[in-house]
Amino acid sequence: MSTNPSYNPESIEEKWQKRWEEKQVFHVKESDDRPKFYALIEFPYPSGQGLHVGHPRPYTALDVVARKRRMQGYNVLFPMGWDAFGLPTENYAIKNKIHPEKVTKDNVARFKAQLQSLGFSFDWSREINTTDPSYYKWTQWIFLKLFEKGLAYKQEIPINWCTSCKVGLSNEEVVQGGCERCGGEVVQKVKNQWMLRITEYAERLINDLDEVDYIERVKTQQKNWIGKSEGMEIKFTIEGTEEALKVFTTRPDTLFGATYMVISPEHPILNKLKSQIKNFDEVHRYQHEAAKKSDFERSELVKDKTGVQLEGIRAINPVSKEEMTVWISDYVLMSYGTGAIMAVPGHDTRDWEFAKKFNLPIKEVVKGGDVTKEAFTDVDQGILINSDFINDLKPQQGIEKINNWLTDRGLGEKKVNYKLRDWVFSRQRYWGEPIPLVDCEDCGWVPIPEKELPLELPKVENYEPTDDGESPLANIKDWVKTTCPSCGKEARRETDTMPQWAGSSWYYLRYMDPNNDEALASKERLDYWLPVDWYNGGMEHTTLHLLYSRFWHKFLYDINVVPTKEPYNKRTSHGMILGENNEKMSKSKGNVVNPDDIVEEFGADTLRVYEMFIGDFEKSVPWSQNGVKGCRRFLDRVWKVQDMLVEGDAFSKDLEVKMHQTIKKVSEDYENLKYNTGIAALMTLINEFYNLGRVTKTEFETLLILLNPVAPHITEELWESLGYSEGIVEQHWPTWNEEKTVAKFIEIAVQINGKVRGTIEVEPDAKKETVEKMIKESESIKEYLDNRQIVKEIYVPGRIYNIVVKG
RNA sequence: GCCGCGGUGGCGGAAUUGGCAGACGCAGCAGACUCAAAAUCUGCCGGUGUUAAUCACUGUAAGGGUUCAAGUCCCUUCCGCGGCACCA
Repeated sequence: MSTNPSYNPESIEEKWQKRWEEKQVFHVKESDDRPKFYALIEFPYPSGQGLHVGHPRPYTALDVVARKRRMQGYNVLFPMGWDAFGLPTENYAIKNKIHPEKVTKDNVARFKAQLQSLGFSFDWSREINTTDPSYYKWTQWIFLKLFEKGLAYKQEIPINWCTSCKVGLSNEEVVQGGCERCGGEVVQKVKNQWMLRITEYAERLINDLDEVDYIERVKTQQKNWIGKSEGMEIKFTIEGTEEALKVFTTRPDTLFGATYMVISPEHPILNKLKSQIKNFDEVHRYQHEAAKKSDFERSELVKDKTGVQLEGIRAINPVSKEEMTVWISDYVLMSYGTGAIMAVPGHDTRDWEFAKKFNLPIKEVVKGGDVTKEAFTDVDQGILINSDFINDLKPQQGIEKINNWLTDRGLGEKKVNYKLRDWVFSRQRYWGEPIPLVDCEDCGWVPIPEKELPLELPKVENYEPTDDGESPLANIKDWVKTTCPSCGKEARRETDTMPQWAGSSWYYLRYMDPNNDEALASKERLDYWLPVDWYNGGMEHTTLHLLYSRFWHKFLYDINVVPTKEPYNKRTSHGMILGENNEKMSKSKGNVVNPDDIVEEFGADTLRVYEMFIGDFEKSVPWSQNGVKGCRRFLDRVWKVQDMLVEGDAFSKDLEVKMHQTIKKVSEDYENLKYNTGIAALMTLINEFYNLGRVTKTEFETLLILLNPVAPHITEELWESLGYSEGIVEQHWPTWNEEKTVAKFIEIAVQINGKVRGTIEVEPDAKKETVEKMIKESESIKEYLDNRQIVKEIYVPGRIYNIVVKG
């Protein structure tokens, strides 16, 4: 009969959350001689919907690590904040006529209450908010530094324009030709935009991946996104003019096969050659048509190539000296390479299609396919032909030879190209950081003085976007009108704001020193805490936030603000939690699970255990209400171990091996994203406890500490009921003894010709002869050996004994 | 098309990296307790061989291979997911 009250999470969870906060157990102490550990999860965007069940998955995972590290003697920083600028808030504010500031405040309060009910060990004294002027002061400061170093510049460019949000988007924010956020139509619109020169960092962003511990798929995705390719820039002269066309190619070895050229409709050379192009009207019409299409529409028309020949224009192939016609076509993009290509229809599918359509010559220069039927693109498998001085070479040798040939004559040079483009940094929106620059007729763009930072968002009634694509701030005349900090003349403020990615590009630095007025963080703190030891976040941020923040960090490193080249030492990523119907959780599908409901019915500890046990941390997995029940059952069983306690302050003989095995398994699994099997090991241990029916205090305490990172409340409560006044969070993580993880006797399988025919019990380090003797004396195995000839015997100690027989 | 990841019971998933496939949990079935239900506890739970224990065979998307031994390594094919995509 139980003498203890039954497990009631509702009361104990609140009790412990209060006590932790009162005693500030998770508040970080600076200047500490313990080793530091900085665990970071992506701070959420406080949307109106509140937390859903996907949020706690990564939070719990790193909370587990943070709690374990504290018990292992580390000084742990595990902070939380709000990435609160952004369109949904602004849209909601417009729709409901509530100021975005108020919307943000309410949403943050809701999010915070929800997070606190889950018992995460965040240091709430370091909470930050990107919309707080004392925070965005430093976002603006970093921007000014970028401007100062020439990494921010304004440019007339065709940008991706979301017709629904009425806002310019970066390439990263365009998904399948639509707006990443609203799915609305995206068109090309020429606008004067602030740009950040992330391309200047392309090489380092690739190379320094070698120095960090990111999961491999994050690295490859970043590399692909940056898209480095090495090749040759080759000059083609245009007959009868001083002009030349430069092209970028990764296959200079096929230069002899280049039979015509294609340039992008936006190519600037078109204007220079205007007088020589006989059909300029037709060319101009094509340019106009192309301009109307978005990038997406252009690529939709993959199958049917269009184009116009530039009549009267001839280019010269620099090696074969043959004349080549020149065309414009929208399959050549101005934004990659030089905006012009040499067409090698024999060995490039797109060029082949174009050549077929317009009846252009197709020349085979690599043997191996049939260029009359299709382009032979697997060039590295072939041999060069019809190529004069590089004939009979392998393509890779051909590249080297022709590169030297071109370089010697000044006709080409080695060149590296990236797919990565500069970051479009302007947004025509209200709810973002104002760009702290002033436009002066005489002085151009002038930064506002540092001491005037933060440049605060003006408080206004109307922050609706304008139809002409101007920022809502442009309507606030007395804010826009200012004086030039440089010459004192009347000038205009920049009215665009920064994208949401600005504030999140450096937030991990602010946590180190959130109230510093003098700097984004003090040098001492930056030196102590950098780099972030473990950063977990969504895969969807790999080419956006993660790349942007690495870029900013490298810039800050270059100007001696931060001491490390990279911000994050380790990056992991969690899978999504899907609805019970295996679909992505969404309001419209009605399959959203609210963590509040789970906490209310089962308790926060159950939710935490479930989210860690649910499956492979890195994969998406459907929610299962029954699975939650099972985890609550587990905690009920943990609770009732109280009734089985017996005297003894050590591991009992029966459990010693199991205890050491479990400590090892759990300790390692928590480190390796294998939370599910770690918890499974604890469940197995509980099952052992029940099988034995008696548990020593030490055994129980060990279980509680191992379980504490996942289920902090119940373990605190049970710890206290054991009679301790000091919290379980103050305890040391248990260690295991490797020798004691090995059982005295183990079972090994005996195979005959690879089939298991029995098992025998032996000591783990039993000699082969001993085992062999036991097997040959065993009645059940004997029959398989009678009258047969033993060909071979393989013994794997501790595992298996395989006998190969004939006959 | 290219790059990356994956395919194991009714379900989520394990498998010390080549060594007894299916740990742990869910669901299901049977039993105990109960007037009854819930909760709890105990047992069973990949398939086939008509039932059970035993046993035998078979089984990790499909086909082939390497090996004493393959979910794991190699080749071919199919399917699913994620990213990129007229990138020269």
